[in-house]
Amino acid sequence: MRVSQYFISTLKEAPAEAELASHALMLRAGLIRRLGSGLYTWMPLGLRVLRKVEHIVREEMNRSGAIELLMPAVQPAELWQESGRWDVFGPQMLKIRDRHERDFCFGPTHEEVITDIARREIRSYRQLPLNFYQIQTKFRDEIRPRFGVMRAREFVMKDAYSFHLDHASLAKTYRVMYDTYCRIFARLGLRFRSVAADTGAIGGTGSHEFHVLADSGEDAIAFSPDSDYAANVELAEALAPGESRPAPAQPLQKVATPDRKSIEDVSSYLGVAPDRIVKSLMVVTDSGQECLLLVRGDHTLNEIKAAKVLDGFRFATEPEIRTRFAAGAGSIGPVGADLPAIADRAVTALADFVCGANADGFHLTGVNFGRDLPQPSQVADLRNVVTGDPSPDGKGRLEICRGIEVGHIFQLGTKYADAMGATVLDENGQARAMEMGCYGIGVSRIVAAAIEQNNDARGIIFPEAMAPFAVAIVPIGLNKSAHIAEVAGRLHDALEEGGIEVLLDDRDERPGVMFADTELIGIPHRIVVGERGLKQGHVEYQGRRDPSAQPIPAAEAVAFVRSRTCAH
RNA sequence: CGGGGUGUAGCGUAGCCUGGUAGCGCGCCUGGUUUGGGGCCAGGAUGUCGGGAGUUCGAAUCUCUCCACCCCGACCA
Repeated sequence: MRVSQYFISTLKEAPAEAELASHALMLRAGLIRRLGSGLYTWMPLGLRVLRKVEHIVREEMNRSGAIELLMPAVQPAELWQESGRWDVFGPQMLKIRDRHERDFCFGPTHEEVITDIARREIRSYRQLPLNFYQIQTKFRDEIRPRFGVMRAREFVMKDAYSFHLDHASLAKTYRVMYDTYCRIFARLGLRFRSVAADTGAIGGTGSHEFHVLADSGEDAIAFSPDSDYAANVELAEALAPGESRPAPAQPLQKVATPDRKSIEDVSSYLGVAPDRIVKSLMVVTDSGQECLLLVRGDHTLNEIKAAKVLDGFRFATEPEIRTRFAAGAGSIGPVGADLPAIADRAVTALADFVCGANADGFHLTGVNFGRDLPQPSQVADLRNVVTGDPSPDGKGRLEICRGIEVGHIFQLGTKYADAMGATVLDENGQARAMEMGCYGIGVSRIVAAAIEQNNDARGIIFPEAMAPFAVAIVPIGLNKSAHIAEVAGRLHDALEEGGIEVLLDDRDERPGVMFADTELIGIPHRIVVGERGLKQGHVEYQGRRDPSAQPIPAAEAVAFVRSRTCAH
């Protein structure tokens, strides 16, 4: 491909809307352009990258035995009403109406459609197991789209759905999908980690997420360097402390802490470490019960865990807190409180701790369970794990890193098959609901995640497997020298004939412009053709991560590039 | 949806407080020059100052209102 025959539009400065490195670089490199909130055009160069990702996903899915199909993006409301999700899915689903006033949605996911296919088409257990997949545009009306295609409303997803007679078969396919995902992300050249996950709204039993590791990732992942334990922090269990509670050593005292409400303020004012302070959070459960949650000052509440313990909750409002305690949120505590308290495991190991005194501007010190207040009515795992916590599998201590979720696999069980009557006849001629699994990959998000993980001051550094072009040829003084034009042209043709994707920058721009563009776009290999090297019969090669260029004989350039690109 | 912020040429921005000719850099067009890291010279085009209403002799600037977008929280591939 010659630049003069193609279309690239790079930007020297990033649009102000871009916050994340990958977002800014995708805009600057001309991979995407924004149409509206969470809506992006994939420009020619970006589309090449997207197709590369799709290609690898498709190859590996096919290799795993999954079968590709394509379902409609627009789905009738009836199916969603049947599964019970028309109302449950909520405003995230874009609902639309046709000319006959019939309700539809733009599919945010396809469990309903595929289950409908399955119940119509699959009759015998002898047809199972089956795993169908598609690569398709989805729409989710995110509350807050951000970071370009990282969290867009319209995005490209690979979604697969497997059907089984029994759970053992599901578990087997689940394992195959797990391995397939590992292969996909490895082939894409990404540093990633699989983690045990919360099953969330989709429901079901087993679930793993696949995260591309990046400091800017929206998810926190807890892992043990001494084992293969890894889990989303949402899920990672905080074990009960091993040591038993020391005996009380201090008297209970009420001390003035004027205007000190946050843990930090109280800690520095009293000279007491945050891990000796108990944070009291008043909540109201979905059933209307008021309740106090106790968490150590250096810990944070895990709302997902709390929601499970309480069967749904919200934080109490300031007026509700005042009604209960005659004190504000920063000054409340469990001593003398007449509502049930649920303590985090770590709190129960504390003696002589500090907490709010239920009077504005006052805290209690030297507080002890059993002496100053009753033992907590309930003890539970309420907090997020922190670095240094013991690993739940008993091997080593946890570390925490950040990741971008690019894949998620679930064992759904018979949830949808039950709701929608998707059954097959088993060997006894009995109708049985099919077990289902579902397996998603955020194809467009992978492009952003890869860039987030691979960039430098000059721009994108695409992994070989998803680069829009493998090689850039930069001729210097193209219109001044017929020799250079000829060598560059020959090299371009030879590479192209050899099946190597090459971009020849024939714009006759100044060298700096061409260097800057090829680096911004992230093309992994570059060959410079200039008089300087040609005098010795050389061209120059530089990998995108190489600190400098190296001369290679012009005659060997094709073989050299081939050895560099095919190795990957 | 709640909280915060921004809207001026394709991109980045100054001007707004204190009302009076809309400015700069990059990009774009023309000509010249230059050719190993976004060069230089000369000339040029591009603005409903987010929309509407109001105050005023006069509004990018002040007021009201609507819209869009961005950032922080609950959602997720």
